[in-house]
Amino acid sequence: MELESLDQISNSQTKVKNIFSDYLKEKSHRKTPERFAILNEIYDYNGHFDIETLYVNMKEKNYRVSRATLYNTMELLLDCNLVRKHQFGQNISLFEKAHESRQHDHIILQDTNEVIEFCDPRIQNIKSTLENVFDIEIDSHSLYFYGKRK
Amino acid sequence: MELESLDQISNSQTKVKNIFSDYLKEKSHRKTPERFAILNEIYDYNGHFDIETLYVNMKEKNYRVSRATLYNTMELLLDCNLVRKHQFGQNISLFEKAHESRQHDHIILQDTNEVIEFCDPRIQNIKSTLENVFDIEIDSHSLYFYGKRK
DNA sequence: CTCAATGCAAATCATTTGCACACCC
DNA sequence: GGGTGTGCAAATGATTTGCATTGAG
Repeated sequence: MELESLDQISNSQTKVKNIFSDYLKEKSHRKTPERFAILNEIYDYNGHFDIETLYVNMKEKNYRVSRATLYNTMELLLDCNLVRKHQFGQNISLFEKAHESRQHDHIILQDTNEVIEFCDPRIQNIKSTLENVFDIEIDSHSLYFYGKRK
Repeated sequence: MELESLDQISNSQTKVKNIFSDYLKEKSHRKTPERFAILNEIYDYNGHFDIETLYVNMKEKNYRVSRATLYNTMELLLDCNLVRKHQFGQNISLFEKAHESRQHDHIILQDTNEVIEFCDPRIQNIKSTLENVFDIEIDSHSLYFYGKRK
């Protein structure tokens, strides 16, 4: 905790914690220990995860939260953009931490279920065009390509 | 059935029916009346629909098919590209007929739930780039923009 | 005739909900 | 203290599954 080498990590975790804290205050939601424990667990985890994985991981660390609380808290974290949610197929909701990670989209290789992340600036161009053509304001998108290795 | 003015419609329906018929033969699946009744109902319908709507619509026309059969048949129609499936949120699967309709993507206006369809060739460009960069073959994509009227 | 397809009802499974209790503000 | 947040268990609702029956090939 007090080591120099951990500074970056702790700083990042602290920053994220503050964002959540500010968000909760602004929305007049309570700052419960469960909510921050969940945030920590998510930011310690790399890659995509589902609710069940999060539930099991926390239980193994002897921090018990109910699934109901997990679902509730994910809503809050999505709302303040600390987490992104992906719909990989019918009943597969996966999440990932979102703070300061580059905006990216996904390619799903269906034979292996491998997921590739990519960034393409042309998507922003399409977005701008649509906003002008239809006179609307776009605040998010979801883009998936499905394919396979050659 | 025999009227000149219906030629276009009947031709289109016939063509679609043949595609499905050929597909079923190739895959050694049986040509049941239920399957063609479902295909007809879908191609008579304009816009997006869910399984329940399809079920109710057919029941009202006194053609009873079980939900199980609807789900099974949708799989076949998806497989032979006569139908497209959209995942508008967690538990909202919507379908639409696909034959000879232009490939398009969707903008969802979240205040009104209005859906705008659009085509943008740049998506094909992105697709090509990804295929080259990652040495993969992409066979489909799903793209949604979420926003609101200004 | 035979086996795939159908209908029905029960099973599944992620997510939501109702309610009693706990604890943040 | 009061009311939001939590945990638990039951409810929900779309989809799937098991099984007896039907009918396409």
